[in-house]
Amino acid sequence: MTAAHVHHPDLTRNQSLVYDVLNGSDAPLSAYSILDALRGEGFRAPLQVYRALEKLRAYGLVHRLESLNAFVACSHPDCAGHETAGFAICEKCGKVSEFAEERIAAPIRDWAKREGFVLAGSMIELRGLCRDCREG
Amino acid sequence: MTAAHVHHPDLTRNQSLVYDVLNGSDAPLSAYSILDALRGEGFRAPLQVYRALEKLRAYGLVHRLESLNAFVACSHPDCAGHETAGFAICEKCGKVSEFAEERIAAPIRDWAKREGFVLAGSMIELRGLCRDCREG
DNA sequence: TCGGGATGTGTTATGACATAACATAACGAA
DNA sequence: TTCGTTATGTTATGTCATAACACATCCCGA
Ligand SMILES: [Zn+2]
Ligand SMILES: [Zn+2]
Ligand SMILES: [Zn+2]
Ligand SMILES: [Zn+2]
Repeated sequence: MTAAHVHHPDLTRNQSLVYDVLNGSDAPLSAYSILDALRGEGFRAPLQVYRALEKLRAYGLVHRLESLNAFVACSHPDCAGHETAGFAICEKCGKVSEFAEERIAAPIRDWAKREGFVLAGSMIELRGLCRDCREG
Repeated sequence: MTAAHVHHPDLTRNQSLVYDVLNGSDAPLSAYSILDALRGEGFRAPLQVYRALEKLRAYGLVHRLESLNAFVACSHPDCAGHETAGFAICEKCGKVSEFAEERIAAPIRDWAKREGFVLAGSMIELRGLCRDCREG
């Protein structure tokens, strides 16, 4: 970890290490993969990873992909804003594209309003082939 | 199991038992909960449940809720049609409402088309409070 | 400066979810 | 009948996540 690259005002050492691993990966990582990547830094137990992930998610720096049981760094400059992010997961190469489209979020909010459902959060995950892979 | 109540042309005994348990529940069930519910019918191992669930999902009779690691019976008469179903999960009472809104599905297809992403499936899960619970 | 709560950390053990691998049985078409 | 396909049973293992407890650190107010 280079001290010059600070990701968030209040990241602890463990949080920063976990974030760096995720940010340096071009595919989602499971908590145990992160653990293995950080054994050299002294990590020994899953909870060290899960606790850091919990904070990073609260800060909006990391997202969990429910359909993969895996985690990704947010691809937006300041993620805390976008409530209704979505993810397109390529089933061939494993890469994930994060999007935050008002055209998708708005009709979901509308549906919730019509149904009287108090929306607290949403999960949108698409499966398929990314542009690079569909041709190959 | 009453032989009079047939759910699908080709359901085997195990598949039918699993479906009945899910269909009779008003909240999602984990595979292990289903297993426990069917021990009286001779079920002894998780694979008996998972294999039935796999087929039922392929038939469109059952959905998996990724954010809960749980399963629900499809609430639509003939589910096989709706590609982009969504689920609203109440965090208080646990009930799930399934919806299939073209107004939500269409902008997702549009996004995929613009991005060159070949859409194979989508998962939409909303968290919050259902109408009944938000007042209580 | 001395608490004392809040937060972060380390460690062990356990719980919850899902599948691999192999053997056997049932079924239907050639 | 014979053979491929599908379903099933069983044991063991793999993967993901948290409970419970102890200790350290930090900050702030008495
Ligand atoms: Zn984000
Ligand atoms: Zn790809
Ligand atoms: Zn359905
Ligand atoms: Zn409710």
